[in-house]
Amino acid sequence: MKRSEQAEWRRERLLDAALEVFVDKGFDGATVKDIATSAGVTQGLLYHYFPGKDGLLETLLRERGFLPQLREKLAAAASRPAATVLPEMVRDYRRVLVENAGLITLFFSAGTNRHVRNAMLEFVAEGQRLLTDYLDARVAAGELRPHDTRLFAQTLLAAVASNQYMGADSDPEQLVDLFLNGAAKSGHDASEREKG
Amino acid sequence: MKRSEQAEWRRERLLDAALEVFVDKGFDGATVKDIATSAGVTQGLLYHYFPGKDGLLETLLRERGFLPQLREKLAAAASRPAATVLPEMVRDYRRVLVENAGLITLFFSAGTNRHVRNAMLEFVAEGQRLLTDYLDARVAAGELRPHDTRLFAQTLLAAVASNQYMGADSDPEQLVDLFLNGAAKSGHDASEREKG
Amino acid sequence: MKRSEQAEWRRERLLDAALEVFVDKGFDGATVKDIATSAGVTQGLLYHYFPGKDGLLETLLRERGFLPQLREKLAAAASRPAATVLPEMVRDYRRVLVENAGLITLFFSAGTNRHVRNAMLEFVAEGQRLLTDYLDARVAAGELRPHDTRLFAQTLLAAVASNQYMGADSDPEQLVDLFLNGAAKSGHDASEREKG
Amino acid sequence: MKRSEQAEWRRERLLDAALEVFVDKGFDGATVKDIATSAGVTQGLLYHYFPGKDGLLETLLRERGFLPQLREKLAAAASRPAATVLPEMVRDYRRVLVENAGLITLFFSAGTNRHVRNAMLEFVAEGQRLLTDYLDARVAAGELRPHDTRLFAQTLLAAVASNQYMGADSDPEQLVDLFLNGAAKSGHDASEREKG
DNA sequence: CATGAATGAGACTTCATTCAT
DNA sequence: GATGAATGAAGTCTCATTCAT
Repeated sequence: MKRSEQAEWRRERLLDAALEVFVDKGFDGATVKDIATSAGVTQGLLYHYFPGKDGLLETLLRERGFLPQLREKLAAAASRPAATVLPEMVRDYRRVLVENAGLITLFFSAGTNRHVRNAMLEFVAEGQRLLTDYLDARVAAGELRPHDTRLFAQTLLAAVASNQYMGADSDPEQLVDLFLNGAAKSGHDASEREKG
Repeated sequence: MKRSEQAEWRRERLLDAALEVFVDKGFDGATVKDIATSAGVTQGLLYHYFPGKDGLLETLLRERGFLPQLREKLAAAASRPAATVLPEMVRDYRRVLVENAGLITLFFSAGTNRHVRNAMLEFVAEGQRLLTDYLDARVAAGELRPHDTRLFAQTLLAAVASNQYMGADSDPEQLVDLFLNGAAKSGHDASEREKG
Repeated sequence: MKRSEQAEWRRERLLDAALEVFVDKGFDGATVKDIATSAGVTQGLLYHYFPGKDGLLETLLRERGFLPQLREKLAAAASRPAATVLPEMVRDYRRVLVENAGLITLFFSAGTNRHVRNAMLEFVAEGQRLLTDYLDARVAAGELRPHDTRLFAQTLLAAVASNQYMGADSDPEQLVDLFLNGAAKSGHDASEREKG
Repeated sequence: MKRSEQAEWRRERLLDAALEVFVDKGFDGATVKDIATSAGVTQGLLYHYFPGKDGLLETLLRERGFLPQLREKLAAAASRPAATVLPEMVRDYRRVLVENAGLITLFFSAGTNRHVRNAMLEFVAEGQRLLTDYLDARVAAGELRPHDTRLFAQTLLAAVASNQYMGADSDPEQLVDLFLNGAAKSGHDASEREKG
């Protein structure tokens, strides 16, 4: 019993170590030895748990994927106003990003890998889909004006990701304000703006 | 004369091939042999022109960098209105992205490499700086309301890049409209905006 | 009782599996895991029954050897005529070959192994010795003309083995006829032979 | 020039070494390191000349194959009598066997390998075909009585190979005599033989 | 008896780089 | 300039065997 517990523990340690090393050196730059050593096991044992380096990556994506987490976080109430919900969403999205910073980085470092690329696109698409649905609901509810909600969603999420990736720690409220109200000096009429 | 011309030509071919192969297989995945073969020369000759694989990458970044190109494109007249200038900027930025798609992709594949990372950050920062400066000027000119221009710039550029990366081909006008006027059905002059 | 029976059964299953896998993949190509899995047990258990991979091979040779079988089959009555006895012998030899096809094949796949090589040579030598003795007796009895009986024996057995290995299913009678009467159209009694 | 000569020489040395080591330890038992070391080169260089261990084996079979040699040797004049031609053939066949003893042994040691197996079967089939054709011609010429020439051919060649493999150094004349005239006490009638 | 986790040595292969020609 | 032979260090993966439970 204790034996199998240790086995499970080691498996998890191996996944931890793999993520860490992959992030640190990139997928190609990481060596199996690095990972095994970092997990405190012998190289051979790694192959007892995983089919190999590629398999390790796939397992990482499968078992440590954050799509469920993302889905849960973004499952917002469609009936609540955007001005309230959107900042929450941004915070949640960013939190998922932060909590899985390693995986995100891995996405870029292993961009050549088919599995990784697919997982990455799937993640992005899911985020966009959820957000677009919400925006459509808010347009229908009359809170938002009709607009390209897909573009809005993609842009907002890209903004969050970019912020996060660049290390900028901007305020969600401000970001959402920009998206909802724009930068133009409103209140006055359009003609004035054009004059600049 | 002809000799040195051929030499120059080969050097360029080698850089072309390197970029192509790096993009295709990622930096680590690419082999020197791949590059040399792809350029139609032997491995050994590559070392006459470049110090090695890493050197090839650095040279690529140095000689094929697109910062000057970006600077030129984005050097907009600060006195012209944002509604006119911004779509142009978006188009220009996107064009630089498209024209250097290979390098951009390379950025991600070689994200572990210090040189590459620096070049990438420099590129992004430059874009943001130029755009922020312009926005500040427009705020000063009274066209735009006071706001976090840095956030605006970063967000807009991230949106363009993300669009480009995702293969979405959205309309610059619409994008800029979103940024300037927001998605909210503002109470006062909502009707006016709706018309636009 | 039941316990030891199951143990015995497993041991035999292990030997079966070992032979099967050795034949299929060659001695070196076979893995202990292959064998254990094929026998439906775990790797570790295999080492309870056998000292290891080599030991498994030796045991196979020792316990599954077919020398006794061969001896019994070929123990022909020296007083009966060659024309009758030889086809029987050929049939018996071939039968032993067929019944132990796995081991025979193993001989070749593990030809580098000293134990295997010895067992193989012993087998061949035994066949030759028995047959040679019989032939000598028939020469002494006046049925056969004086000749190199060792050569005859070796050749006949090689023929049978070769036939078997090549998948040719030739008639023992014909084979023996060739060995006894030759292919030449002998001057004197050619007509008689033609009839046979 | 001298450089490329050395290259060619090394390639041949590598093939020599490969054959030697394969024969000595069997295909699976041989290591690339063994071969390279035995050829006096580094492991890496081996991969400059050959695609790998398997490729080395295939090349060995292709470039060191003895089918042409066999064909030439056995291309006997169909019009000459069997009593003269057959011993020559036996000698030639044996000579090919001796000259390629390494390859023959390799055939058995690598019996699991598809290429090897095919080459082996092709070799045997070729020998049989050539000999069978000759025998048919002699039957047509009236020298030999009608008989299963394929069986004769297969048996004779198997005998030679077996002799060679067992290290027996029998006299070709005697062997052929056995095949042509049989072991039975000829001259007398068949009935006597039956009595034994 | 039985399991399967764990080890460690070694196998095959790749590749950036150097260098004699 | 140009070639490609040559090297040596690593890297991924396999496997027979041991051992705690």
